[in-house]
Amino acid sequence: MSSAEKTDKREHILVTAEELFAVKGFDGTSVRDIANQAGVNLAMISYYFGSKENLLKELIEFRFRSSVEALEERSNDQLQSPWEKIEWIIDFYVDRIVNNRRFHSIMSQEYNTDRSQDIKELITNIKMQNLERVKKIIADGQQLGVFRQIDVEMTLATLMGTITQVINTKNLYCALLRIDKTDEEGYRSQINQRLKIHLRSLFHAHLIGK
Amino acid sequence: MSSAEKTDKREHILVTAEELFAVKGFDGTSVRDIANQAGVNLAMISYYFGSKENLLKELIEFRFRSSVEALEERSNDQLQSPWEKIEWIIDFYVDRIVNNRRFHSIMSQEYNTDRSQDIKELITNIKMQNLERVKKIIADGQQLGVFRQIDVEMTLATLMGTITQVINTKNLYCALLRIDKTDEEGYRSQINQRLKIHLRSLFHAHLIGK
DNA sequence: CAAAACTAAACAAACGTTTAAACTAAACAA
DNA sequence: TTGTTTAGTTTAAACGTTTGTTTAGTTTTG
Repeated sequence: MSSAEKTDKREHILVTAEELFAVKGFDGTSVRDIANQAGVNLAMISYYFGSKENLLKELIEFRFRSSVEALEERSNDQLQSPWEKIEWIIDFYVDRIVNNRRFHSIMSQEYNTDRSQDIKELITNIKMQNLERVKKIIADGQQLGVFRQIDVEMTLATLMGTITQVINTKNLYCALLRIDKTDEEGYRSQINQRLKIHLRSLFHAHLIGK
Repeated sequence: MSSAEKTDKREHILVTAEELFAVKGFDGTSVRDIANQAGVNLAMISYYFGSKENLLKELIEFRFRSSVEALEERSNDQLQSPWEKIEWIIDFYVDRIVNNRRFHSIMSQEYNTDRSQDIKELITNIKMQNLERVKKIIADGQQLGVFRQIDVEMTLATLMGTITQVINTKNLYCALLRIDKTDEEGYRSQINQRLKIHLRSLFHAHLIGK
């Protein structure tokens, strides 16, 4: 078996586990569930990942890695105004969370759980980086006199919380917005667009005013 | 044993289970965990609640019942302006979610899980009621010409999402706002105040403008 | 042929739940 | 005041499953 196919098999198990964790939770998903859904032998999960908990760790590292790659791909040249930077941040987070909504649901579930300290620290570091990035943009805008004085920490909670809320209550918003539950792609694009329009308008009023 | 003491014991088990579910999740908490933490015999949980899943259902009904009572206690006379009603709504949801943050964490975790259909419908109904209440207030304000045209569904996601975000990433916000993690009461009051101030300012800019 | 990949079967531990017996306290009759 | 009855609690032990993981052996691959 080639190296590429081996990696594919690992990734296939990771993605399958991700789907199940998102719907049933980590503790609600058995190793046998994952093996059956992925169509691999039960023992292969221990063979590849050592343990169920280590599978979760590798999933987190896998998604964080591709998330950093996505960040590096996007051009974010420093030639924009503070408001353009906020628009860029909104688009970036909406795209990232909506496109990785299964993984994001897992993170929402697992962050409060006292599973392992290093997983928690990993997530905290990412969140802190997010905060510092937004904090700097808002501080710059305030120094230039284009942004008002606002509560930066709570504003970040609004940004992340609004997106997370829509993602984590999918059933509700499918009913509200009259989207077919089974139409994953339609849901994704509709949610994506409405979130961006709403957040831009909200943050413009909040930061700049009329 | 008196009827009051019997109720106390049931409630004691419910509240203990609530704490554990919030931290470890429903599937991450064993019936033995609950029995040990509550200081009761293992079999008492089956004796009182029949099953673990039924314990969760009774917990949900218990909290929803006291939540409805809290709503009825608050005077909400119809003599206010649309903006005063929004301020009332903000205060109400912040108080309710912050005061019942453990239960709210459980609801966040369990809503996505495909555990039982009637639990999901119960929560969906509550959320729909919330939405309709806010929708009506905003529609009234728009008809009076004091509120702008905004995306009502997304605005509700912002209200609930902001509060939920702060509650569900407690560790992060304790670090950010320099609150002692073990000081539950201090955390609660600080979060409560900052959320209200932020949301009032945010929604004022969003709905009314400068 | 040696290393890697894969499998069916088995492992001990933990799980939710049930059992049958013991205990408690109030109700009743003598 | 007695002893007995009754229904509601409480208990330790056991039930049959399911859990995550390992074993020992087979197949596949370079």
